[in-house]
Amino acid sequence: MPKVGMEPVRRQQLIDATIESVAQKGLQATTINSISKNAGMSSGIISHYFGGKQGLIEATVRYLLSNLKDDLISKVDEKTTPTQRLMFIVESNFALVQQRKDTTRTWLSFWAQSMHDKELHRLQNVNSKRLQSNLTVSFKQLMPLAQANLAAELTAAMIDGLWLRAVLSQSDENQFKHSESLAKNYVHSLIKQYGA
Amino acid sequence: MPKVGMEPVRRQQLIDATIESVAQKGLQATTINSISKNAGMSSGIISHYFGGKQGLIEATVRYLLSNLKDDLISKVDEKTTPTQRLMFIVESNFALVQQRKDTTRTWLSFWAQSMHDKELHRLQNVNSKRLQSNLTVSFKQLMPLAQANLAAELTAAMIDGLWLRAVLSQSDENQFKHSESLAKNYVHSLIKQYGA
DNA sequence: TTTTATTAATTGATCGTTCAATAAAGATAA
DNA sequence: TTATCTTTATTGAACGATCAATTAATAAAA
Repeated sequence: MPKVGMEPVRRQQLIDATIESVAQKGLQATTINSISKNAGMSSGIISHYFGGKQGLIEATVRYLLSNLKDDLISKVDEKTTPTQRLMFIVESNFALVQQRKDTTRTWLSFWAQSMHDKELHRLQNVNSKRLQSNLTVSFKQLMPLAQANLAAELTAAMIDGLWLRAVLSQSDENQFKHSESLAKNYVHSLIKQYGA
Repeated sequence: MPKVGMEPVRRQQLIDATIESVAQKGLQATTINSISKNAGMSSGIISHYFGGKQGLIEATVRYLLSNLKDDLISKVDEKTTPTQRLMFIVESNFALVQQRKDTTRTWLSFWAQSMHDKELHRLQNVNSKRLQSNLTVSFKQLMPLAQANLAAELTAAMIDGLWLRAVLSQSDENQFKHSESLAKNYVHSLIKQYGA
């Protein structure tokens, strides 16, 4: 069986299996066995590649975060207007839903856990700050600084709130699309309200 | 030790101890032992009064929900204006924080778990629907029906989003007060925007 | 004494981790 | 080419810890 250079392949397979298991059964019921079974491998391999369950959990969160980051980068170029960029930010935060339905539940599980896990809380903070910072950069090109900061704070809350309510009510894809559109309308109304 | 009529006392003590344990260590690490230790009792008493751990968890959520419900009822009377009532709704959803600091973390833990637990999901749905329904009733007195429904949906999302971000960033009481004030301002702006 | 309230010890299941064993692939040398 | 050695990849059983739940025993009130 053993081919050379399996490490990156196996690591990704185990991360995918972790997302799957947490989405299906929750973080609480996700065990080394449930993950390795989803991945079609033995339980021992998790410690071999990630040092333990905790290492795999954290690697999974980092993978989700970098996915979110790359998604926005791929959408923006030098010709993007500030308003367009704001719409892309909204889209990115709702996008992971469409490509992988099970990802959304996984996010919320990790967030809840982040209150009691130092490294997860650090990662969550990076993500939260980045959303607000991304929003502020674009709003600043459309309105004075004080208003831009406020608009970014409110937009971040609106995105997270709409997203949270959609996840918790176990919505289908149409509901997520509806929430995304509400968030975009809200950004437009903020620009109209404060825009110079 | 055994006095008669201890049941309601013990039940409440165990619910309080559950909130404390979940806030401190998370739902994942909360065990029959950690709860009974917090309550200063033995572990067997949980099965005696709640049938098991699951029963205690669900009773705790029901307690938090009814607390939230009663808080709003106590604030409103027949002389309350629609706008005042909207402010009270916002206050209620941020109020639990002040009286008991550890309650907020507990909420989020239960919400995350509700995705994988039928009864918890049912309870979460009741709460979510009630917030939106409470908001709609008051908005309807201030604007046309279609706008009132939209305003209620947006306000619910804004409240939850501001609350979630405050909880996750492990904010102090001042930050919660700041979020509460942002939510109130948002309600006022919706009334100004759509108000007849 | 009988009933109610509670404890403390125990049970069996399950958890994450560790580790010796193994299988296959490449490397080396004959 | 063939045989041997080394490395990499992987397994699954065993271990100790910990969990929720149960049970028998105990203490106090009625």
